[in-house]
Amino acid sequence: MADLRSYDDACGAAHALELIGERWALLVLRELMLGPRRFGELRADLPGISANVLTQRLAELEARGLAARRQLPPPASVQVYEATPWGLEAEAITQALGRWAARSPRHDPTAPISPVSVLLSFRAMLARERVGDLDIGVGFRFGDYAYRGRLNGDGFVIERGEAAAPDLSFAGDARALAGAVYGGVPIEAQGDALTVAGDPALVARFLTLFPLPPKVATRPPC
Amino acid sequence: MADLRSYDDACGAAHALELIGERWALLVLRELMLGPRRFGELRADLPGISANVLTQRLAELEARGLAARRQLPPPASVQVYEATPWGLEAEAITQALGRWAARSPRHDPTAPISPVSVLLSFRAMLARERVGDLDIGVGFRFGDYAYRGRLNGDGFVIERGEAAAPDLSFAGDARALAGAVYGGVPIEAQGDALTVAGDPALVARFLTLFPLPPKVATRPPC
DNA sequence: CGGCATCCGGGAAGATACTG
DNA sequence: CAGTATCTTCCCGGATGCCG
Repeated sequence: MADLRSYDDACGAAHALELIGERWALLVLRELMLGPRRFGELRADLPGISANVLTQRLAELEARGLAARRQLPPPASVQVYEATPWGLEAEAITQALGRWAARSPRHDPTAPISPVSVLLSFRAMLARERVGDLDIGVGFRFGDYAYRGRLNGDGFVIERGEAAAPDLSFAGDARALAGAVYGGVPIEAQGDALTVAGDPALVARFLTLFPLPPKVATRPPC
Repeated sequence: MADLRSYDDACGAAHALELIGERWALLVLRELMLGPRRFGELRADLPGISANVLTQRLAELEARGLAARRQLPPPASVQVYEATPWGLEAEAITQALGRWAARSPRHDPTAPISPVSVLLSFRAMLARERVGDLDIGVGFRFGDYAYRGRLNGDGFVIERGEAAAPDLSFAGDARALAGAVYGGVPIEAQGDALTVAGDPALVARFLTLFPLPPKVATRPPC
């Protein structure tokens, strides 16, 4: 195992692709970026991956030192997968990919999206110059998943867990949140897919902090 | 064509992988980052790619708006492939990949490396804080390829062509240059694989501008 | 030779069913 | 729930051949 189908190229990018270039590999790692996950959770948040491919990718990530399998202590006693510190550093890669792809004319922002993806996208797209001296706690709830974030001029730190007394909080499904932040869909139009708590002016401000870059010209006139 | 095997995921990283996630795709694009190239040149600098795969990748890059095929004007009249402006923006991705992979314990820096890879690696690994108020012109020659670079606190701009009156110039093969910069191999030890012209103190300074990050711990004690 | 189509073998990915 | 087994499909990679 850990075949490492080689490019025989000393270029760092080539080696990175040997490590995480297989189909699904980077998306699996992405799902581990905000804390340990179970096999079934990963499968549910990676629509279209099959169980055997997920098994294989997890084994490869583990063999390469990017993820680890861990047994939660009793009484939970379930097995979870978590990213190693080096695996977490790959967030710089998903950010570069995401920022670049945001300019694609063929990007479909209405497709399904996982909670982790939305939250990571906030970190990737945050326009620090728009934050000013804002410094707020934000809570997120997607079904059984709760996350809390601290947003200020240093960035947007997000971790698993309930927010204590957030200035702002979102609950609902990840797709609706993405629609509100990136698609300009008014929150009132989302019905019960997305509910928000907090000062309305702060909500409106929050929604402006993650601007998308302009799309590339679709095609030069032939 | 342009199948775009979909991940059905609105995450930008997933869409990026749909565009450039196929095997070899990003490495082909990398080879176009410093100017147009011919089919045979690409094939020579991507050891291990087969002609039909290269043909297919180029067609996909073109269909997706990342590269274009162009006929050079007479008397050359040869066909070249060049990256589009959006394709060039993918350099941020190769940089993120390269910087991340540089920490890999399994990275083999002695493998073959293309001229473009080495030069791009300088842009990726340049430690700006070490540049100070240095502002120099650097010439590179690898066989038939000549590049000139301008290195200062703003970065390292590199383009195709002969350097007019460089403060520093390197000639030889890309692998030897990588060994000198990243492997600490003394230039005198490289024989005729690498020749350098310029103030020796400046050469020594240049070689310190591209530090590699520390490797990750190989394996936690079990 | 440069560029591209075609054929084929091997292997990875995808779908489904099955097991502890 | 967490995988494993099996089967099919598709992509990758090598070889050959055509055509400018």
